[in-house]
Amino acid sequence: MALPPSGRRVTIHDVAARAGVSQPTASLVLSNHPRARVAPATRQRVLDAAAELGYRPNVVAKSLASRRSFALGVIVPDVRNPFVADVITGAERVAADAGYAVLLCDQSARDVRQHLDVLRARQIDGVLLDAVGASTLPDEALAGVNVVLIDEPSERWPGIATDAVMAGRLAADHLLELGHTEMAFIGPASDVHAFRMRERGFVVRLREAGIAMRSARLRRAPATVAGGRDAMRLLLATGPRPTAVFCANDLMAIGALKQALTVGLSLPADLSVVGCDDIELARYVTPELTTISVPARELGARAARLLLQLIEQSTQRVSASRLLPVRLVTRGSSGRAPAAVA
Amino acid sequence: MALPPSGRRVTIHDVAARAGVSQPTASLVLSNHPRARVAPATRQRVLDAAAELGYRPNVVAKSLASRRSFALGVIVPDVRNPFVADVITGAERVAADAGYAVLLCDQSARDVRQHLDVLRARQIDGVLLDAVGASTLPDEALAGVNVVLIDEPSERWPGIATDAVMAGRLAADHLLELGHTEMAFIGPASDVHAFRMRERGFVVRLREAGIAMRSARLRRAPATVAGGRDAMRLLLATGPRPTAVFCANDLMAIGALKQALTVGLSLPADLSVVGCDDIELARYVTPELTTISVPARELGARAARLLLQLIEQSTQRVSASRLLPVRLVTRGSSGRAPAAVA
DNA sequence: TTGTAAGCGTTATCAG
DNA sequence: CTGATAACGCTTACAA
Repeated sequence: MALPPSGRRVTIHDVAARAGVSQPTASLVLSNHPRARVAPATRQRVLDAAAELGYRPNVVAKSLASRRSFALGVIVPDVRNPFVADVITGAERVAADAGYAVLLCDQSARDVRQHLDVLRARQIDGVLLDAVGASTLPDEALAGVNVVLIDEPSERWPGIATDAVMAGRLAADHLLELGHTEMAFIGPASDVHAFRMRERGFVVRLREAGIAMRSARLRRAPATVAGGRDAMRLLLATGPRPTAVFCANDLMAIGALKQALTVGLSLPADLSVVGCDDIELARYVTPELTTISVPARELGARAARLLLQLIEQSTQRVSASRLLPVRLVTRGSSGRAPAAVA
Repeated sequence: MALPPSGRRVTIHDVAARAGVSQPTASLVLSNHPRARVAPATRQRVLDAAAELGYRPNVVAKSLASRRSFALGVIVPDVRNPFVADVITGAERVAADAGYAVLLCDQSARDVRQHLDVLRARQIDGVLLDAVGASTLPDEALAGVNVVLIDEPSERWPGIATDAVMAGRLAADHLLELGHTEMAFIGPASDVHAFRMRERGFVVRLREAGIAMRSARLRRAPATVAGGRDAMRLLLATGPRPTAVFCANDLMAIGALKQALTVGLSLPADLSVVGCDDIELARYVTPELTTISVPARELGARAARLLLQLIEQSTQRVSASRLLPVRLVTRGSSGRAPAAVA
């Protein structure tokens, strides 16, 4: 009873016909439903027929019927940020292993709300939000979707985050140990939680050490290399020069570092620069960048796993959302504080 | 006649009921079909009803019925490669503007064949293949899908490519002008067209200038920073040192540059290094990297536009696939050949 | 254990 | 111009 699929793609109907069973039975077998009790012989016939015909299920039809798309949305500020690319890589890997596709949603293409609307229209099973300021979104924007926030702890939504406060503290500790007292911070103006916490950890630790940071030493700029460069320029133009700068991420730190070199400072003799993230690039600038290592891929992978658990309502407890640890990586851009300050 | 959608998402049925028209009529209006002739009054009633109910079309249902997913697959070797991230950004932007979603397919998650199978199962409307060696795929792997190849000219599939041969020639010209005669090339072993052409352009131009490159000066390694570093190490360990190296991409060039510095060479006095791509990072290493600028975003954007044209069978001629131009960007990593060679 | 019947939310093809 | 009626390919009760 070989139904030669004349041009048409082979559907589950064809498989059922060839196996001599009803179409729903074929479905039961092919979607290997957990509580589907089908006779071994029947099952085998169906499987054979499917193999012989080269049957490939149609995910769209499956989605419509089951109201699940087997797809995850990943909303990020910018894929070109290496840290973000790492997060995505970790998430995609986990998603792919679980049979889920990943819809890439970059804020440079659409804003977060629009992305969410689009994803909803596609019956997306879940969404990962990475550093897009979810807390600033109106509640209804996220209503009705499974969401996991990355690096942005929240009361309403589950998430996976890194120990951002600790990142700031480690940076502060490192610079304090090197004898610095004139410190500055460069961070983005945006409302991204992790950046705020890195700043807080840094400032609080300094305060604990009896060092207050003057407001002129707290600069805001876009979280890019250009932003870091500009912020450093302003920093050097205003008042007495700091001897150490902590930046909210490595991109800004690299900008700051380059700017310092450009105006003739020598690093780390005149100025120490510490970044955060430990992107690959941090090792390729000169001097190599001292930074706080943050497990980006792991972050993405865990977030994806958590999201899948949410979606599949697995009974097993969702992994306690401890903060992922960060650690100091000492390289050439930081050193002892200069003896005398201008 | 307000049908309060009790919990259920509002469907086109609800809209039709509220507007007092049949459901297919509502569909005609809401999908603003080109050749659908609906009475203005009716149309308005439908639109009002949709607005009042907050109707959002279900893309999955639409896909099943229309056999189009309104989604594009983008298969890339690695999102973490900054050049690739740029290509993706360009493509996603175009896709989003046209109402298409982008499924990210990274080779680190699955291999190309598997990605293609998955995409087909999702009734993907088209696929962008970036530097994944499409020519090595069996024909049936790409059968039945709209495909646009990026940077890999082919007889069978349309594509957008950059002038890779010219990139190699420009690098050669630049180094020849600087008086170099002892040249080397570092490139990947993989079968990626653009890389091969860059190499060919380089080698051919040298040959035209009467300079033959000895095989020991042609090193193969993975197209990463680590690969470039390793290749440079071997290069320096074997025979007389070259005075100039052209690398198939910036990542390798940066690795090569770092390795040269590590063993105490001074750049560009002892050695000139030229990369290719002009990724942002090229400006952040020290010395800054001389490289061949390749319009990555434009490449992705054009490829996406071409793919959309293919999909929508628009009668307008597909943009003649001229090679996108590349240009030399001279920075600090290249300089005059040293007077005497070891 | 298996088959029947009824959707899932659209689009598409027709009559009226 | 509009409205039945039938797909699209699959899942999920519910019967047999």
